[in-house]
Amino acid sequence: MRIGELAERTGAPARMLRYYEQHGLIAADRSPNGYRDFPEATVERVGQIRGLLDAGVPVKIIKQILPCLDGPGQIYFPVPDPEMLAQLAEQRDRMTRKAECVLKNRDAIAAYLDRVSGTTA
DNA sequence: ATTCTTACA
DNA sequence: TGTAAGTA
Repeated sequence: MRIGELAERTGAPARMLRYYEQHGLIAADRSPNGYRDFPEATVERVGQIRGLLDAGVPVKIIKQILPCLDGPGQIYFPVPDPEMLAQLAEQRDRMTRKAECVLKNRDAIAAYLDRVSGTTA
């Protein structure tokens, strides 16, 4: 499929999809006209990439664990590289801190909503 | 009409 | 990310 359709189906702007391709996160064939031709599987792949990106994982890291991404949310290394494990551990800690922050704000918003609904409804 | 590349702020 | 130019 072309970039426009992929953009619609993934919610990621065409510009970002080109960006992902530049960084080797996704691959595309080229039509005779020069247009990118993405495999069907790219839709799910972009979904995984966005999940990682939203979680705060830098493209640099995603690039390394991408070939190990399979089913939704599964990562595994047949041959663990000590350097990479250190990076992943650091990444895990950042994600933990971020998750705590997100939960805190979620609770704040939830509490506000409860108050308002009690006032309005 | 859609996409492509490049580049600056 | 918004934007613009000049193509195919």
